[in-house]
Amino acid sequence: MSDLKNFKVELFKALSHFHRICIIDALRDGEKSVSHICEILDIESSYASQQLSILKNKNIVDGRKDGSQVFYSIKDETILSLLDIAHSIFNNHITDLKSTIKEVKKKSKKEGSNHYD
Amino acid sequence: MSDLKNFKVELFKALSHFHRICIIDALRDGEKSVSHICEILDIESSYASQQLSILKNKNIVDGRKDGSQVFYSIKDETILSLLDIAHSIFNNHITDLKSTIKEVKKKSKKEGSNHYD
DNA sequence: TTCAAATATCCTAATATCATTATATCAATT
DNA sequence: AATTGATATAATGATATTAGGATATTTGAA
Repeated sequence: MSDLKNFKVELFKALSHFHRICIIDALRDGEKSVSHICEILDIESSYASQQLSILKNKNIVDGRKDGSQVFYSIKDETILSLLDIAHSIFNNHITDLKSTIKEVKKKSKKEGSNHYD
Repeated sequence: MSDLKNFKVELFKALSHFHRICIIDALRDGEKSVSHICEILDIESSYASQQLSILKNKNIVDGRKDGSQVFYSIKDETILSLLDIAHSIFNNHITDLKSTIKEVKKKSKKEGSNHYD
């Protein structure tokens, strides 16, 4: 069914935002209050609330109210492995790039001197 | 550094689109031509080209030209595990939902009949 | 060389998202 | 009950994305 695909769309959409990724990373080592998150990311609280509510609607984080503060935490830790795999894909690209550069250098050496020398 | 985070943003953005996910899934069992992809997904070729070029720019797929046709394939299979993990997160949500329903039913039984009976 | 098929690019209106500002709610304190 | 601090919501203009149509390019066949 396409319910699953639409779920994936919404999930990846939630993750395709700089500050939302920052928030998730900030919550890796446990729950944090909104104001603490604001402090770490250097953003306004209204803006943080907005992004947190998006993450909450997608079931990525959970909010625990304590007095006037709200402490957010990762709801399903599996989300973190998405970020980790994205990291390893990034590394793959870097090594691909490096080996491409090596190839080019090798080739230019073989072909002798050129206008870059 | 935030290069990594921006990479993640772009990667997830590429994945947060229904037809792009369909394309990736369609390529799981090997390369396919643009027209074949169009046939499977029931979309216009210009639209398919557009989405394929987005996936190509993000290094998710690769295009091999053969005559007048272009065969696309998954470039880094690690991408597939992102979709697979998203699938398992979906399953987690489903089971969470089911157990919540169970809880509610249990509770309402305990509390006796109500206006829903 | 002309034609048709396959793919890509360009352009555009509709829609969605982003990030800021203003305002509202809620809880603790005086 | 008035004030303050913490968080949430609403409203907004700026910007980005979407999906479709029109057009261009490339290739193989006639």
